[in-house]
Amino acid sequence: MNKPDIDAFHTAITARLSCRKVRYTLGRKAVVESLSKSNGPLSAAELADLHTGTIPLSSLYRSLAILEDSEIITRHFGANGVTRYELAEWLLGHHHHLVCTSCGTVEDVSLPSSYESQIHTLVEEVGKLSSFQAKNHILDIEGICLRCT
Amino acid sequence: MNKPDIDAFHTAITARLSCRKVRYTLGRKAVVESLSKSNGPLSAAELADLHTGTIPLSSLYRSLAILEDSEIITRHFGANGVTRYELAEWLLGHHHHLVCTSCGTVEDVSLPSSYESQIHTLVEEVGKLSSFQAKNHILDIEGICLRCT
DNA sequence: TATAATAATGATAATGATTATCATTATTAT
DNA sequence: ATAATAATGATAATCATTATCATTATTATA
Repeated sequence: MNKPDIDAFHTAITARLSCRKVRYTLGRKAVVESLSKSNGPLSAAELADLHTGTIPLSSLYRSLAILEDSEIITRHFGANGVTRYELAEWLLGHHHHLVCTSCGTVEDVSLPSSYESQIHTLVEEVGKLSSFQAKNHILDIEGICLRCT
Repeated sequence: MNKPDIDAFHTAITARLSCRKVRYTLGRKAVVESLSKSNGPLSAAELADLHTGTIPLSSLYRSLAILEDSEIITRHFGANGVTRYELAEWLLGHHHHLVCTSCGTVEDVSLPSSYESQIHTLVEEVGKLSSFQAKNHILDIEGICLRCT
């Protein structure tokens, strides 16, 4: 995954939130920064750890709910049953996840666009075959990450 | 998805469980039957509904835990945050899920093997590129099901 | 600049899904 | 038969998440 431009994120997010009378407070900025620095989605517990003493849990959860409402972040319900949060695709780009079944960490991967278009057409076809209006796909790859090998 | 042979399941499951000194009781059989009749994974709540009065929640959850331990069923953490249970791949075969974002139901789909092998090689390649030992992949397709159109 | 209106905070309580406990009952093995 | 083992079901405990609400901060208006 290519490194994101946090300032650009802040600008875009500020714009989006101000339309909705939602304030981009320090706590919310802190959440966004943690998510943009991370190379994978983070759980509420992990975010809380990153901000111990500064963001109480209740505020953290509320910030997450509001940022999700405003479509700044999305929730990802991981292969291991942990709910994790990540920046929305319009900020981070479409990507998939490498889920380590040993340590439980989740890392983002962008597929080469040839692969991505393969998946896309495949998903379309499956939708047709099953008379299902496919809108989106979620591909998680489970395995063992480098550190756990 | 092709219809499964419940009797064959029972035989295979009986064998597997007896090795482990785990009994294949009526309650557990009932869970397996519901799962094999369903054309998609079911949540604990849905299973409880299917057996109201006959299986108390505590027993249901324990049965699910034990069947998972014995690798008869697996949990699927769906795109909508609901935990659902399904027969393990060695019984049901490898498949994917159509998740309706409108009504929340989840339906199984087996991909044509050409598609499946495309995904397989693609996943292998991505693993190599990211120095990640890919073991399994989970492809969920989100969209609108036939009944919700 | 005051002041009213609106939104955010943080402590705490409530919820809901799941897990643990434990006495009772059923099943298997000696 | 009887001892050993496992399953049941009612109940309580846990854990993540959500709701409540009084307080505080921010924005908008006079």
